[in-house]
Amino acid sequence: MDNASILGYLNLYAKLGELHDENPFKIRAFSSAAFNLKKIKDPLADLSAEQLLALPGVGKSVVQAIREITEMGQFAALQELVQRTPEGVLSMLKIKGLGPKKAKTLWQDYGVETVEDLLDACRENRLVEWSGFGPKTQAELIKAIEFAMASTGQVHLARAYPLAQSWLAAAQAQGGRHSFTGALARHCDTLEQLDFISDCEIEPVLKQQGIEATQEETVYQWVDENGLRYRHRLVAPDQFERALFESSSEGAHLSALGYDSSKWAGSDLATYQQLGKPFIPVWQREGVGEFEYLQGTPIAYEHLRGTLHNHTHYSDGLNSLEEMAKAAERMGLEYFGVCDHSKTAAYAGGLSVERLLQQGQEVDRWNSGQPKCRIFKGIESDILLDGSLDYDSETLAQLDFVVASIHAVLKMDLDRAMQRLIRAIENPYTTILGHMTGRLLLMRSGYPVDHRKIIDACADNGVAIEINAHPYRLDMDWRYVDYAQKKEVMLSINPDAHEQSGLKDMHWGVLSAAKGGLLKEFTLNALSGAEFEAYLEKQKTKRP
DNA sequence: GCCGTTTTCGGCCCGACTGTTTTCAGTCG
Repeated sequence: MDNASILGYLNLYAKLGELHDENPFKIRAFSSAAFNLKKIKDPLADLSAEQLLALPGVGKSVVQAIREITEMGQFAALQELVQRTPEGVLSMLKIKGLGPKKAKTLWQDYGVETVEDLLDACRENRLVEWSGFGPKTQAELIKAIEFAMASTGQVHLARAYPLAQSWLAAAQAQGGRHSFTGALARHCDTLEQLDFISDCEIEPVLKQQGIEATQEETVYQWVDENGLRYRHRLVAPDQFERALFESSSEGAHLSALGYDSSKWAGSDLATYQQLGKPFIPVWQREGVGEFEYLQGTPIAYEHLRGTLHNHTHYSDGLNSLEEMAKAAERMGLEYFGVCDHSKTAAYAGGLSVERLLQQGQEVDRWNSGQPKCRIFKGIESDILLDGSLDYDSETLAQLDFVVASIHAVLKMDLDRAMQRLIRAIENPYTTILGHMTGRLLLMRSGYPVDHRKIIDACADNGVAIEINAHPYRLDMDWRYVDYAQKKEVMLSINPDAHEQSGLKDMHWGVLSAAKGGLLKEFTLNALSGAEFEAYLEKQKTKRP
């Protein structure tokens, strides 16, 4: 079992403990143990009891709990609390803005036992009558619950993709033609189901994999052990290419192309030619203006020469600066941008000015060794409430570049969010605007922004925009990539890596960016090390 | 429950924001 799952159990225990009036110090002990263990990169499951005990915040009860979790997939004390909690109350705890205290009040004082009950109470304006709740909370809860309900049954592309690939490989192993189709083929960032198409029987593969599928005419459907829905359609061999083309494209794309089944020209390339339109790769076939995308060299993973926006154990990363830089070096990258959290981000171990300077010295030592992968000094500076950055100019001036991001107080209306962001963009030290909306796909919608106005401001101020490549973020959204590059704004595919393996998230960023039509010419981290250095030099001329 | 002495019990405790209160509790990054 991976560390994140183990910590999930410890945190759940703390939450349920609060719900059931356990000793508050015991609760804090478990949640602070979980907090401290986030920093541990070795698999907890492999550590001995002695090694675990030596870790900060870990005593014998926590060791016992970790032992039980890794050996049995649960621990008795938690199970006991879970059994005493209605299932709907457990779901309520996952709603943003609802913690154990409020959940307890709702459940025990007002008899709310399911998320549906809670939504009804909010919609019927009953929540405002209850002590401790008011109109704002009621409105926020409605939004949060509706968002959660719209997200249920969906899955992030990064989670689905490897599973889809392994199913596809199993099908391909028996011969015939098989492909992804639907939203999966279009690399959509979240999926409701995984679609496949084949030109031959797949019954033997289903048997061999022990999959029990329902069959309706030529369509097989099943749900795997992770809850992912598969839909696999069979077509005649002479229909395969056309069926693949039609099922993988959004209707809006086919309309914009002027396509109907009678226009099929034997291959997708020939069809575009016959209809007098430029060829559009399958992942862009959304019908959102892709025929007008700027032309050039479509971005590919191989084009990336560096990685910006990465964390180390100076703040909340799991690896040292050296380990991260070496990992980037092994990936064949020419440069590595270190961007730990800034001082306001106390929860993430944000860097004091002293720590930042200390990190700078470590960077200088690394760079003086003529490394294959050079480190650029950066910071992920919090954008404070008023839109200012987190350090004074003197400190910022010592850095090569600055990624400016909002991390706290995400509850803002459009005006407030825009003012805050634009002030940060206008700061002469801002190099890249980080995760523009603060969204977490399927988990949190983020604050509202007017994308085009933000892009315009970035164009006016020579600020690049991040495409945060973490599969939960993919923020800025791919739908605004083409507008940005038409405004000559550079886009940076940033992994926001918190450990070595996180650097590979750039793959997801590339898929998302390519979906939006990003060109190599407008990709900041496709610049060579020398070009990037020159870019930063030019940036520095806007500083006072 | 954990930790570290004040050295085996007694204290532990993010901080800012928000929404609800009428002086503060709950939540979150």
